[in-house]
Order: sequence, then structure tokens, then C-alpha cells
Amino acid sequence: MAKQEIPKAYEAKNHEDSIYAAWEQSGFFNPDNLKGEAFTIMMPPPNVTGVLHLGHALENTLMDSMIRYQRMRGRKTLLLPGTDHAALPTQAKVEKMLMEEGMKNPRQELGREKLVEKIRPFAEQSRTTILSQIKKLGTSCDWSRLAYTFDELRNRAVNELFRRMYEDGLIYRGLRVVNWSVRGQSTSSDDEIEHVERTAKLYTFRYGKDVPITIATTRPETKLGDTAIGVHPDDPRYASFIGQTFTADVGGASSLRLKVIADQQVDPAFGTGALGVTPAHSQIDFAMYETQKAKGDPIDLIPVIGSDGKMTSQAGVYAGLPVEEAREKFVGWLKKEGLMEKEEEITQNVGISDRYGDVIEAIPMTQWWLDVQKSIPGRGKSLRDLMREALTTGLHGDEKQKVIVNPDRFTKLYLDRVEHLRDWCLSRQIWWGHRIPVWYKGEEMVVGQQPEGEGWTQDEDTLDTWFSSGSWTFSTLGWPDKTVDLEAFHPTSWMQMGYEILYLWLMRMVLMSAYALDEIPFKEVYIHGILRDKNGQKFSKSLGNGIDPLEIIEKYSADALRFSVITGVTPGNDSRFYEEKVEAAQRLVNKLWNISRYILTSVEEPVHGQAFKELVPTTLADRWILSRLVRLEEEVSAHLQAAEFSQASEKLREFTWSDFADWYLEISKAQRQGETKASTDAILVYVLEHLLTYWHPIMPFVTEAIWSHFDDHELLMAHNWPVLRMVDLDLEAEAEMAWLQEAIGAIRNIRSENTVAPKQKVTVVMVGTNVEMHKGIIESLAGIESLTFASQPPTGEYASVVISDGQVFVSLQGLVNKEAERVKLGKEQKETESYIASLEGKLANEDFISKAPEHVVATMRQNLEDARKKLERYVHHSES
RNA sequence: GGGCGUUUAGCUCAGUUGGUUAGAGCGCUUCGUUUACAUCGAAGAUGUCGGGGGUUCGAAUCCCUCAACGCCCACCA
Repeated sequence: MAKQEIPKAYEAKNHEDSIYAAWEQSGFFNPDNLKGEAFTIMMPPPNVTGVLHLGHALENTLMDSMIRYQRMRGRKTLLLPGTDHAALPTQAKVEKMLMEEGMKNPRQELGREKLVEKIRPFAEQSRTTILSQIKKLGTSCDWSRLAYTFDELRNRAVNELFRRMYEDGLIYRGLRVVNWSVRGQSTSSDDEIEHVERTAKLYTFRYGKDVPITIATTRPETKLGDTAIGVHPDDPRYASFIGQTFTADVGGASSLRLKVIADQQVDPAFGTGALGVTPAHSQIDFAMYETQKAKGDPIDLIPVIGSDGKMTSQAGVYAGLPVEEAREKFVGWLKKEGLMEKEEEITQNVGISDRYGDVIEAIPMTQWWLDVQKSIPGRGKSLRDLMREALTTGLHGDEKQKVIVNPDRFTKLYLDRVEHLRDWCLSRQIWWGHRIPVWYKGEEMVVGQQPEGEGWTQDEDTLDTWFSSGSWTFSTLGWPDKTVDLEAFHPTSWMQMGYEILYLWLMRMVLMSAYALDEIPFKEVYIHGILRDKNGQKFSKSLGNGIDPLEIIEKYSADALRFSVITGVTPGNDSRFYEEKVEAAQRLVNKLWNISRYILTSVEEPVHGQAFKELVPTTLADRWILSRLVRLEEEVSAHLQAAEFSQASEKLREFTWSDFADWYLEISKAQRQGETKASTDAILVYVLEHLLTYWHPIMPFVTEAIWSHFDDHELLMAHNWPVLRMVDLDLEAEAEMAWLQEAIGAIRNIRSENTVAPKQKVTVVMVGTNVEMHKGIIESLAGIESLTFASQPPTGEYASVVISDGQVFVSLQGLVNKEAERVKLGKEQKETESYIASLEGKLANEDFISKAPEHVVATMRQNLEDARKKLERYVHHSES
């Protein structure tokens, strides 16, 4: 083979797109072209609300590193890509854009169909962008199975799931108090609310002069809808009032009828111990309303706040006022009437819509709900039971149907949440999303799919977006049909997600999968943290600290980006991202490139694919580097298998830069001068091709680019992961090499301390050891002119250093600072002495000898022996 | 009000079941570089592993406690 021309630096731009195209064209992204046991990852579908951010870069790196490793290990791998229509966030985003363009109320001005027609192209555009960005990151997913939560197949799955749950009595329609966003004009689930601490005013007052009970509230205006006064059943202050009804003519609004009821949930220690019960505008009060109804002692429900955030007609003279004005007016009236007893500042948590940012109002509405506690017909278990089982005993006590969470602490959070789960409000009043699959005609109602015939109208509401993403692991495989894919790839093997969607997504995937298939959605889930900026702040638009992953790829390389988001990161913990990290990673990429460049351009005929047995390790360095490679394979495999990406990449970096580049390559330069050339060349090529293979899952592009310089046309991506044998470890060579490295380091140290220029050759005498066979290595790596071995220290101007197995003397005519030498040796001697003392102490301890494992004691004894030998040399030296 | 996480070199972080004298990257200091790579090489400095207590032959690692920072949950109206 002719010598190759390889550029000095790796220019990622010239390679990445064409490499990705070659991968795609090869067909190996598609498991149909692969053999072996299935290994499946469903890509968490990015929202079509814009472009990819760094978090996606992290996720794609995690998924792709895992899938590439498994593919190379001979698994039939499927990484299925997709996107999420993200109902509310997408509609909110488009509405915001329209409003920025001058529209006041897009929903009102456009109406349902026209608004959806505005959202669709935006979503499509966003999808296209995102999909191309995923390719830029190198993600090896099967594009032939691309899915979208809002396409026809997924819609069919969603409708079918809804129908089954309805028929099982789990989905019901009911009047309940919902979380209402006035700004968004829609309900939210409990999980879509953020709690923000605020200061608020707590008002303490009586409803009227004839009402003997004082209550406290931060929302006086809602008191216009009060229908009861709640007290704790054991509270002696109010015991005599329980059951009585008082009337009050509040603020000229309406006449309230307030029944005093006893309820365990009332905290006698808060405020006055009496609670104004507003069933229409409080979850807890609504629960009391239901309890009273069940008891046969019902109280009324009076909505005084409407979906527009203004007071309703039932609020009398307050009707039409925004809540804040109503509050002010009512407070004014209370004061005027002398009913107000106290006003104080308190801090409280308010629920905020996480998308629209306004305070959530509790409003009674008829909505669709999913009951998580009801027993599923024929199964004797509720959805809650299934969700619990999946992470504890495994579904039906089957260990194989258990989801393993990494790190484990998130299991606890999940389970805690499962126990406190309330019914899930499924319906939304936005328009971008799967429409509730229910049709009405007069009194008739059909669920699942549109019935034949005229006159049917579909429910106006849409489904919570998590209803469709919850079914992602199987809707993507063709469910509800019994497809080959579903059989082959479900439950999926591995999933990764950020902890911020643990509740939103993990729980719902488990719920949906357990319900629809009686299977867990995946066997293992890896929880990652979020990427923060250099100062530990979240990346956000408002802070303006965002980093576009594509710009990073453009400036450095996709491999450097991948390496830098994955390294130094542990599951479940946040990490910081900044360009210096990418720079360091890019240096590593370039290092690998140049190692390869050196080997491929200087070895005349790189023999590709040699077997370990065919190699002829001739020198110590040969044996050593092969042993190190065996160790590397073992470690990297174990780390990747365990999803310890950071550790895997650290091991690879260490081997690449230190063992291979700094040591073996340098030694090889001498070895290639003589008769060991052929064997050295073979080993260089062997180690290189293995190293590229092991790097490939993490840095796929540069490894593939280098691989293409080998003689055949096989893609590295489709190459088998070479498994080496532990029996080929050469412990003797590793120990001997470690000593040699120490000796060379010692000589270099003396040179450096005495500022001997690297070019200046020195004369070295080594005492107390005989390693003449490695003379050449020491000479070439330590810049030595003459290396001799002696039994006695030489006389004359020498600087010396004591090493584990001997002493090194470096001649330094006129350069030695004898005093400095003495001080240095004296210091080292002291350190050795105290080290010996500590070892002797340990070894003199009977308990240690009897209780510590043998190998620990043996190592300690060996260390002591070595240290004593070393000390002798110091003593000897100071005497001479 | 509960719960969780973090605290290791100047900075960012590893440290796998407790076991040699605690590591990496970046930064810093010195010297060098026609010879794969200045996106480089060699050498070097820097740590009472947040504080205190305990268990153990042995603790960065396990237990208790305190502190600082961060996060999550919760219907004190």
C-alpha cells in the first residue's frame, strides 16, 4: 500500500456529514439487517417547539454510545427516533409568536381550525430541524421507523387506549375542581404546576355580625362562594356549633348559608381553627363537599370565579370584577362593617402554570379523568398497584418485569409519588393535540372511534400530551396490532431521561405499558441530571446563556461535544458545561487522529485484522502494551455495560494519551530502527485498530474517519467489538515496565531539576540493578549518551536519585548543587523513614495481621521490604 | 412541614462492594520542540477528602451529629 496523505489536524467538518450518510446507507441502523438478541432504546421524543439544546446533545450521546456498544457486541439493536407534538407547549409557543406579531387573542381571532393550521407548519418545520440536528450528533437511529406522537398510527393507539380504559371504567367524565390557567384557558394536571413561594396577606374576619365564628383566608373574594365553616371535630371551641347553619349577607353580594361541619382535615392550630369552606374553589374544600354529600348531609357548591378569571353572576354586586378588584372591594366592605379582625403578612406557596406562568385557579368543571385507584376488571389491581409493582417486586412478582432505576434513589421518589397519586385530569381545552375520542349525538355517546352516520359531534377537548407520550414505548412498535416489532422489541432494554420528567413521563410510561401490554416499558432507566453553565446556572432564554450544540459541533467536532457532555458526569447529578471542556476534548480527538496518522503513514503495509496469537511481542514494551490493552478492553466493556460512560471514557483517554502515545509510540520509534521493526509495526497497528473500536461508541466520527484509511471497506460501526482474554494479561511485564517508567522518570527529573537541555546527552550510572536488556529504551527516552551498570556508586560530580530497585546517578559536570542535593535526599529519606514506621506499626498490630485479608498483608510486607531497601540506599548515599 | 442531593487540588469533577503513600482534566511554574501532534513533549507545585464524634486492625468510603449550598414534594385555608 502506498504511503497515505493524512492532514495534520482532524477537520471534523470534512468528515462528519459524509460519514453519517455512509452509515445510514449501510443499512446497519436498521435492526432488520442485524442478527442477535434484540436491544432496544426508544428515543425520548424531543418537543417540536423549536430546536435542540445541549440537554438533547447529552441524551443523544448517552443513547448512541449505549446502542453502538451493543450493536458492536452483536445485538440486534434498535434505537427508534421520534418527536413529540407537545400539545400545550407548542400551542403556547405559536400563540406567543402570533401575539408578538400583533394579534391580541389568536384563539378568538382565528378559531380552532385556523389556529391549528398555523401551528402545523411551525411544528413541521421544527420537526425537520430537530431530525437533522439529531443526525449531526451522530445518533445511529433507525430512520425507517421514525415516529411522531401526533401521526396517524399514534393517534390510533391513543384512541384505542382511551377506549379500553373507558370500557374498563378507569376513564370517567366528572365534575370536579380542576387546576385552571386563566391565561392558557385550559386545565393542567397536578404535575404541570410549579409551586412558588410568595408573601400574601392573611385576613382574619367574620362573615357577618351574627356569625360567631371567625375565619382566616388569603383569598377573601372566594369567601363569597362559601357554603360551610369547617372545624376540627375535637375542637372544644366550636363543638357546640357543629351542625348549625348561619346566614350572612356578605358585602351586599348574596346571602350565604354557612353550615358548621366537622372535618379531620381542619388544622385547629392554624388561624382561628375554623375554615371557610369554598367547595368550588379549593381542592380540599371540594373534598369536604364530597364527604358531606356521601354522609347525606350535603352542602352547596357556588362557583364565584369564572373561567375568565372574573367574578361570576353568583357573586352579586361583584360580578364581572377581576379577582384582585373583587378582593379589594370585599376587604373594604369588611373593614367598613367592622368585621375585619386582623391582617398579617404570611408566606405561602402558590401554584403557577408551568407554561403560561399565571396563578392556577381552582374551578369546578366537568372533565375526563383517569382513575388510578379503581380495580381493573379481570385483574384485581388498580393502575396504582401496577405502577408500584413495576418498580418493587416486578409485575406479578416477576423479577424480569421489574424496572431497574439508576441511580436507585429515584425509585424511592417514584414510589412515594405513586402512593400519593390522585386521579389524572386528561382533558385539555387547547386545540393542538389528540382530540378526546368521544362522539355525541343527543343523549348518545360513543367512545373510541367515530361512528357511522350523520349528526355526531366530537368532544371539543384534547388529551393531555403525556397520554400519548406515555404509550411511546409500544405505540412506536405498531400497537394495538400484534406486530412483529412489538414481539421483538418490547419491553425495551434501556431508557434514559432527565430527573425533571420522572413523574411526568416515567410514571406514565409504566402505567400505560403495564395496562396495555401487562409489561414494563423498559428494563433499565438511567436518570441523568441537567447541564448548567459555568456558574452552575440553568441554561435559559431569559438569562441569555444558551449554547447551541450545533455551533459547538461546527467549531470543534461532534465527537468533542459528545466526549465533553459525558465525561466527569455521574447519573442523577447535574453537571456544568463550558467551552474549555470541549477544547480539552477536541485536543484528545486530535491526539487520537495524530497517533493514527503516525502509524498509518509510517507503517508501510498496515496488516489489518491480525489475531492476538499472530503477534510476536519481542520486547518488554510489546508485552506491556498488549497487556494494558487487554486490561483496557475488560474495563471499558464492563463500564459501558453498566452505563458508566464517564469511567469508560476516562480509561480510554488514559490509555490513549499516556500508555499508547507517551510511552509505547515513543519506545516504538527505537524499536522500529532494528530487527524488531516488523513485530513492532504489527503491534502498533493491532493496538490502534482495537483502540479505535473501543473509542467508537463515544467518538464515532473520528474513529470511523481513521478506520477508512485501512485497506478494506468495512464500516467500523458494523465491526465486532473485539473481546480480549484475561489470560493474556502479562503482570510481569506490567510490573517491570512500571519500574522502567520510574527509572526513566527519575533521570528526567534530575535533568529537569538541574536544567539540562533535552538535547544534551548525559552519562548515567545505575547501581544495584541490572536491566541491561532495556538499555536502549532508557537511553532513548531519557536522552542518555552512555548508560552503564555498576555495583558501587561512581565518584565525581553526579546527581542521584533513589528508586524502588536501585539508584540512578546522572553525571553533571559542574552543574550539581551539592547542598541542594543533600537537602533533597535528606527530605526524601525522612519521608521514607516515616513511611517505614507507619508500615511497621501496622504490621506489628496483631489484630491487623489476623483480621485483614491475606493479600493486603502481603502487599504491605512487600512495601515494607521495598521501602527498607530504598532507605538503605539513602543511608549509603549520605555516608559516601 | 417532610424528603433528597452536594461538600475531595486554584477551577470543574472522578474515586466500583472500607485495604498500598487519594486521582484526572483545566489552570499555574520551569525547561524544551526541523523528526505523528504547539490541538505538542518533559519535569514540578498545590489536599488536615466541609466540622465534630463513633464503628473498625484499617474510613474520602459505613453510622450519628452539626453547618453551608442546591433541589423535590406537601390541600395550613
